[in-house]
Order: sequence, then structure tokens, then C-alpha cells
Amino acid sequence: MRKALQQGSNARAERARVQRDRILDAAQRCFSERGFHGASMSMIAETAQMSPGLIYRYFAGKSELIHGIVSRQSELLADDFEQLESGAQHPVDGIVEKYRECASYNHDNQISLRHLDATLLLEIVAESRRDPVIAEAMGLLDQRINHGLGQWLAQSSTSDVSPQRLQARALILRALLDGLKMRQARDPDLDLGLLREGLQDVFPCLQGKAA
Amino acid sequence: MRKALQQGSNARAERARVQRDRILDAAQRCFSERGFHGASMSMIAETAQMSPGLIYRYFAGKSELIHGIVSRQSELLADDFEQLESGAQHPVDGIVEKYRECASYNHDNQISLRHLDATLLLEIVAESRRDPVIAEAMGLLDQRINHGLGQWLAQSSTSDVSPQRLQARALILRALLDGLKMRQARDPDLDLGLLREGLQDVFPCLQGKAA
Amino acid sequence: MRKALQQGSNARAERARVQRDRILDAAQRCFSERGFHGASMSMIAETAQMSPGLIYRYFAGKSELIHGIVSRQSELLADDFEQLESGAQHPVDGIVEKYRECASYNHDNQISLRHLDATLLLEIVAESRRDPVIAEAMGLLDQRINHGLGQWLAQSSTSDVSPQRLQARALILRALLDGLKMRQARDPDLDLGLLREGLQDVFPCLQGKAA
Amino acid sequence: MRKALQQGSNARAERARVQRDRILDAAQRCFSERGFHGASMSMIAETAQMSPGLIYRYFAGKSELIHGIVSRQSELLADDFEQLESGAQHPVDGIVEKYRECASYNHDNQISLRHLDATLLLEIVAESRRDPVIAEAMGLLDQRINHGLGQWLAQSSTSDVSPQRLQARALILRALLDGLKMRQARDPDLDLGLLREGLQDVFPCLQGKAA
DNA sequence: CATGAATGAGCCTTCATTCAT
DNA sequence: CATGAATGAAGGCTCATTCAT
Repeated sequence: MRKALQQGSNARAERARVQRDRILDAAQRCFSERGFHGASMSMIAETAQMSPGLIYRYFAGKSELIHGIVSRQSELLADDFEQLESGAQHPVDGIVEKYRECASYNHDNQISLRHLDATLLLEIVAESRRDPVIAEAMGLLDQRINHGLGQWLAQSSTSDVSPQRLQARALILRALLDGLKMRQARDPDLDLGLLREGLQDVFPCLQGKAA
Repeated sequence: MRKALQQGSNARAERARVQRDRILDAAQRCFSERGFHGASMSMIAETAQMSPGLIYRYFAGKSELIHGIVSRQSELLADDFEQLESGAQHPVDGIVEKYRECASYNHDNQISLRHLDATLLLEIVAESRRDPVIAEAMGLLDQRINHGLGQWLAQSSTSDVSPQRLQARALILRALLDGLKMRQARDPDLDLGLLREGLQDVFPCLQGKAA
Repeated sequence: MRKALQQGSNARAERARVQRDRILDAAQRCFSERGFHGASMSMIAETAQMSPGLIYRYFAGKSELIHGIVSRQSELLADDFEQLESGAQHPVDGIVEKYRECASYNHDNQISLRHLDATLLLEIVAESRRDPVIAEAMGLLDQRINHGLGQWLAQSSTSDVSPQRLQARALILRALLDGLKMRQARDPDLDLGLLREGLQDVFPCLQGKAA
Repeated sequence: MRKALQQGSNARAERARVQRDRILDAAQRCFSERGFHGASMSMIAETAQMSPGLIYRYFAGKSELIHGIVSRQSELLADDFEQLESGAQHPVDGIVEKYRECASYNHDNQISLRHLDATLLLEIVAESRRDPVIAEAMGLLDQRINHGLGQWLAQSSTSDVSPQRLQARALILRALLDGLKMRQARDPDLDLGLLREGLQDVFPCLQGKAA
């Protein structure tokens, strides 16, 4: 009896997870295409093939959708850092490759749910300044990225670099990456060769191998 | 008679200029506080102490307000590049100083009309993907910044750097600067010392003096 | 199960039909009283006892309301022509009677939804010159009337009348009828006796029995 | 001295007349092109090459413009009836010719100030039901037309036709003419040959020569 | 759990009219 | 007489959210 109940409960929870994901997929797609303010709840509902009302059973409101999207993205991030830290790929190659991935989707007007559309990201950051719900999600994402970046810098730098300097470089690297994302939003067809060349110039510095 | 007419015309033109500026001031303030979609035309009108209808005598619509704001900012940019190119200040100091200026306003919840609020900038970039009017304004701004940055890099690098490498570095520098702006939006109280330290690490590379 | 679903679907469709009709009724009433531009959507919504937003679930915009009104009227037209063609009533009597019906409502400041208020019709025709949605509706109405009139003239004329002459007479008859409607808008209390007398004078010509 | 004053007064009155006419010309043009509600006072002012405010020195409001247009038209009418009554032209030819005149302007998207655009006329009639100012002007126009039509019918009919019958025929003729105008609004490119043929069929009846 | 009809506040924009100059 | 900047009410329409079914 207990088992049956638990099974029922599990099944229910599983179903909820599936529904939430379906909604987030639709939301991310719509937000990417039309922007946070441009995409309506009904449009998202339609994309998710459900009624508008049902969304509110799983999310408290529109902002929560962003929250959900950012949180989900947060988890995907682990993979990227794993690869970076594994050293299997040169960091420059890693960044260029990642950039190419995001941009290609953007360019083909397809949307990859694995990456946050550059424009959407900007909107989210902007919105996070005014919406505490979104701010919370972004805070978490920020923390993870900082942690991951810090970790990698620590391992890839020589051991005589002071922790503060490490932090400083993390800050710069972070800014560089964010700025690249912003550029992606402005002109999606950036010359990848140029990007690689530029990165190769600065990376030694960031790893302290140029001093 | 002619003189009187011309005076009248001048006075009219002057008044128009004043009104336009008053509106743009109000708009920039409102957009910074509530976002492009969050600030309503009547709110802007109220801030500018005029009727909503009057705004439309000077601007064709809401997007044109952004256009106006960006264009105004575009002009202020010249000063920044002048200072950068004059070499009177080390670029790292210039950037840190500029950053401090923007951030301080941001932090005090005041708004400086001399600087584009970081959050607003993100929104503008995001919106520019969908709104041709805003896109045009941003295109112009982009061009100016790229030109300015290119110029400075060319003059501050050794002469044996290939044009393509110069371009690559401009790209990276641009991204770095953009990313810093983005960071400003995320966490306004950044440690300026850390920022300086980080910049000092990478700038030699960007100027080709680290190879 | 299937049956239940179908019932649900039917009920929904039925409700939609009812709502659409309720809106059209309200719109026709408001347009008749205040004109197309004088009647606001909220006024119509209030008359229909619903919120303004709901109207847009059933009609894409204000013009579509006119479209709906005209289409509805279009269907009622069939009855009129049936009676005309049945020959149960002399055409002159039919026209006078129809005129009396419309005018009486008009005169009592009541509005009959079964007849298009003369003033409203004029507005619709005028608006159809500028609004494609309305133009389409009027085009359909025109076609039906022309067809009906043509049919009746063909059957009530002697067989030796050329098709072109038939067309010419249809044109004149149509103009006469339209003009009567226009007169109705100008001075609603027209002497019906006079009208009958006048019609009796010209009808023989239109049927070719006066040559 | 008196003379000078009077001259001044005359000149002033003359100037006023010119200004009024200039405004009415612009208004008629704008109304014809965009409709009563679609043409704004500023648009009319611009067309008349003056400031919006100045219009209000000569006309109390938008409705008065219609009033002025209709009144002016009223005077032009005399010529038409004069020609009709002179008998220099067969009435059928006269009507067809008049129709052609109006339609040709309509069709070429030019606007003749000598004729009321068909669409505008419909709007005016519709508006006259709600606006007393316009109603008054239309009342006058109606009266003149009725008088003119009555006069002509009386002179062109045989003397044994009763006055009531004359009235009845005037009513029908009026409706026919109005309806033709309405048709002009609906489909501007009407076959003139067809029109003439149709008119030739009914005119004998209207003149009582077919009974 | 799911639906989707319904709400109603609020948005951007227009425009007839006024009035200080 | 003339200007045109300024007003402010109103209009059409959208959409996040709720709730009866």
C-alpha cells in the first residue's frame, strides 16, 4: 500500500518535471524569438501545446519562467567547465568552439535550448536589476561561473600567483567572456579567425605566462 | 524685418532643442529606472513636466527616444577617446576611472545623464535586435566605438603589428569593455583595485608589448 | 468518451456563436446610434455586457465588427429576394413594405437588428473605400444584391429583352433602391403613398412593359 | 474718411472670403482623400498653407467646415439645373455627362472642387444625422435639389399630370440620382453605356410619356 | 489535472482645440 | 491677423492572470 502510494507520488513528481520542462522549453524558445516582453504567456502556452492556465500550476508567473530557464542553464554549465578544466582542449579553442556553437544556432534562426540566446541573456540581466525573482536566479548562475572560472585559472596558472591576482584575472576573463556574448547579440556573424587570433594574444597574460 | 524673422526662427529652434533635451533627460531617467518596457510614455511626460502628446511633436515614438538617447551619448564619446588618445592618462587608469564614474552614479541610485546606465544599455542592445529604429542608433554607436578603439590601438602599438592583428585586438578590447559594462549591471560594487590589477595584466598583451 | 468530448466541443462552439452574436448586436446598435467612429470599443463592450478585451477574442478589430454585421445582413437578404421572386406580392408593394419596416424602426429611435440602419449603411459604404476588411464585406453584399436583382428582372421581363438591357435595368433598379435607402437617412418620414405612386410609374419601364 | 474706412472694411471682408475659400478648398480635398474622421485639422491647415489655429478664426470647428463645403456646393447646383431646364441637352445626356464628370475625377485620384466626392457625400449625409450643424447645411442642399427637380419635372411633363404625381416622380428621380452617386462610391468604373441605356428605359416613365 | 473564456488595467498614440506670443 | 506649441481626453488594442467548469 505504502509502495503504491509512493509510486503514485513518484509518477506524479515525474509528470510535474516533464511538464515544467516542456513549459521552459517553450518559454525559452519564445523569449529567444520575441524577447521577454514580446512573448506572451498564451504564445508560450501554445508552443508548449497546453492552455495558458496550466502554466500557472507550475510557475507562479512570467518571471518564474526566466528563473526556471536560468536555473536549468546553470546546471548545463558544469559540462563546459569540466571540459575546460580537463585540459583536453586548449582554452582558446574551447571558447571559440563554444562561441561558434551559440552563434550558429542564432544565425540559423534555430534555437538551441542548450545555450542561452545572447539577446535573451542581455534581457535577463537587465530584468534582473528590477525583478528579485530573476535576480536570485542570476545570482546563482554568476556564482557558479565565477567559481568555475576561478578553479580553472588556479589550476592553469603557475603556483606563485597570489590569490588576489587570480581573482583579478578571473574578473577580466569573465568580462571578456560576457563581452563576447554581448558582441554576439550585436553582430552575429563575427569572424571566428579574428576571434581566435585575438584570444591567443591575451590568453598568455591571463595565465600569467607573459609577465 | 529679416533679422526679426531670423531671431524668431532661432528662438524657435532653440526652444525645440531645449524641449528635445528635456524629453530625452526624462526618458533616460525613466528608462534607467524602469526599463524600456517598464517606463510608460505618460511617466516620461510627467517626468519631463509636459503632456504626453507633446512628446510626439518632437519624437515619432518610443523607439525614437532611445534613438535620441543613444545619439546624444554617441557625441559624448568623442571626449573619452580624445583623452585616451592624448595619452595624458594611462589607458588602465582611464578605464578604471570611467568605470568608477559610471558605477558610482549607478550605486547611489542616482542617474547620470552623461553616462548610459549599464542596465539600460543591455536593454537597448537587446531591443536593437527587434527594433530597426534602435538598431540604427546602436549601429552608429558601434561604429564610433570601433573607430575610436582602432585608432588608439594603432597609435599605441608598435608599427610591426599587422592590420589584421590590430583588428583582432580591437575585437578583444571591445569585448572586454562591453563585458565590464555588463558586469556593472550585475554587481555594481566591484572592487576597483581588483579591476585595475586585472587590466594591468592584460593590457600589455593588447598593446603587443608582452610577446 | 468521444460523445462527451464532442458535446463539449459543440457546447463551446455554440457559446462562441452566442457571444459573437451578442457582440454584433451591441456593435450594430452602437454604430447605428453613434456612427462607426463615434462608437468606441468600450461602449460596445458595455452594451454587450462584457469586458473590452473579450471582443478581441471573437473579432480581430473594429472593422471586423462591421464585416460581421454586413455578413449577417447578407444572409437575411435571401428571404427578401425569395419573396420578391415568388411573386406573391407585387414588387412595388414589396419595396414599399420593406421601406416601411426599416423606416419605422428608424423613426422610433429603436433599432432593428434585422435591418441595416440607413445611416450606418452610408458610413459602411464610405468606410469601405478606405478599409479593405469592410470593403470585402461590402463586396460580398453587393454581389448578392446584384445577383438577386438580376435574377428577378430576368424572370419578370419578357423573353425578348437583351441581356445587356437587363443589366442596364438592374443597374437602374439598384440605384433606385440604394437612393431610397439614402433618402431614408435624410428624411425618415417619407410619405409612403407618394413612394408607392412613384414606384408604380417607373416599374413598368423597368420590366420593359411600357415600351 | 468714411470711404477709406469702408474700403478698409471691404478689403477686410474680401480677405476673409478668400481665406475661407482657401480653407474650404483644403478641407474638401482632405476630406475627399481621407474621410471626415481621417483628415485632421492640421492636415487641412497644412494643405491650406496656414496654421491650425487660423482655421478657428474663420470656422468654429470641424463640422463647420463640412457646413461650408456643402453650402458652397449648394450654390454651384444652380448651374446644373439651369442647364437641365434649358432643355439644350436631353436629360439622359445631362445626367450621364454629369456622372462622367464626377467619376472621372474620382477615378484619376484628382479632386474636383466643383463636385462633391461621392464618398464624402455619403459621410456627410451620415454625419448629418448626428451633427446639427451639418444637418442644417444638408437641409438647405436638399431643399434646393428638390425644388430644382420639381421645377424641371413640371416643365417637361404634360400639363395633365397631377401635382401629387409630379411630387412622386420627383421623389423617384431624386432617389435614382442619389443612388447613382452611391454606386459611384462603390464601383467608380461603371459602364457609361449601360447607364445611358438604363436611363433611357426609365425616363419616359418619369416624364409620363409612357403611360 | 486541465481548459480557455473572461477580466480589466494599462499602454502607445492621435487630434480637436486653445492661447501666449 | 497669424502662429504653432501645448494640452489632455480618448481611442483601439494587448496581455498577465484568474477561475468556473
